[in-house]
Amino acid sequence: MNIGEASTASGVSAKMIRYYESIGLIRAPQRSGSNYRVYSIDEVHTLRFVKRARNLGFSVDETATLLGLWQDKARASGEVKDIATSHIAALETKIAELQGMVKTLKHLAHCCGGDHRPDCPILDDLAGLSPPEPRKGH
Amino acid sequence: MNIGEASTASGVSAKMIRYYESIGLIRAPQRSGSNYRVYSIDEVHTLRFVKRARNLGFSVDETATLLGLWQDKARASGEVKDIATSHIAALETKIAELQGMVKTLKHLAHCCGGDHRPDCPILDDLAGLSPPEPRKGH
DNA sequence: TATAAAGGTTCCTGTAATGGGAAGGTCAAG
DNA sequence: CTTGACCTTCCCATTACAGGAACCTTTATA
Repeated sequence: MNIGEASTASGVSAKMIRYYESIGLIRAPQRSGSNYRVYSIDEVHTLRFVKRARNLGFSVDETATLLGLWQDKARASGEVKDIATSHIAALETKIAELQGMVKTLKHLAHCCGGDHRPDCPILDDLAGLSPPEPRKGH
Repeated sequence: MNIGEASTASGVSAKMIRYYESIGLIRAPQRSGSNYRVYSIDEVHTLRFVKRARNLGFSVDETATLLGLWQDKARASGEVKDIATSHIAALETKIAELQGMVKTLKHLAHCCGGDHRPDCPILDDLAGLSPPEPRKGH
C-alpha cells in the first residue's frame, strides 16, 4: 500500500503522514524499489489511532504517549486514564474561558442598538470607557 | 513615554507593541533623538483597546476592524454588532466542539478501571476497537 | 510506443500570535 | 566612568498543518 492508499484508508492526509513520520510520531515505513513508502495494515491502524486521538483534542505529544501505551502490551490503564483526565481538565478550562468571552460579548451586543447611530457599547467597553463586568452583583 | 512605560500602562508587552506596529495594527509612534519609540496617552489607550479585544478572543484582523470603527466617529454601531455577533457564533461552535470531546473522554475515562491491568477502554476506543459513541440511544 | 495524467519524492514557505535571545546603542545613577 | 537597565533591530522557535516547486515513477490512453 503506498501513501495515497494509506491516506484514504486512515483518513490522514499524505502530507500529514509524512509530517508525522518526520517528527517521529510514527516510524518510517518500508520503501519500494522506487523509493515509495509502503504501508502495512498495522501501520494504517496506527494512523487511525493517531487520527482519533487528534480528533479528541490530544496534542501530538500526548498522542505519542498514548501511542506508546497502546503499543505496550504490559501498560497499566491508570496512566492512560491520567492523561485523559488531565486533558479533560484542560479542555474544561478552555471552555470556561470561551464561555466568559461569549457572556461578555452577548451582554455588550444586547446593549448595542445595532442601528445607524455611532453609539456603541461594545466599542465603549473595548476602550475601557464603561464598566463591562460589574465586580459586584449586577 | 517610551515603550517600557507604554507596556506597563497598557498591559501589552513591549515585544507585542513592536509586533503590532510591524503588522500595521497600530501606527508607528514618534521617535526620540536616540531612536526610541515615544508614546502618547492616546496611543496607550489604543493599546488598551487592542488588549481588551484580544482578551475577548477577537483575532488581530478583527481587532484591526474594530479599531478602525472605534476611531471612526461616524461609524454605525450595527457594523460592530455584526462583528461581535459572528464572533459569538464562532466561539459557541468552538465550545460545542470542545464539549463533545469532553463528553467522549469522560465516558471513556469512566469506563476505564484506572488500575494496573492493561485493559483500557480509552486506548481501545482510540484504536477503533469498540463503539465509543453509540449511534442509537445508548 | 509515445505521451500524458496521476501518483510519488524532497524541500521550502507561510500561517497566528507570540516568546526568547543575540548584538549593539543609550541613558541614569553611583 | 562604569554598571545596569533600558532601548534598537534581527533572527529563531513554537503548533499542526497547507501549498507549491522541481523532479521522478507508474499507469492509462491514443
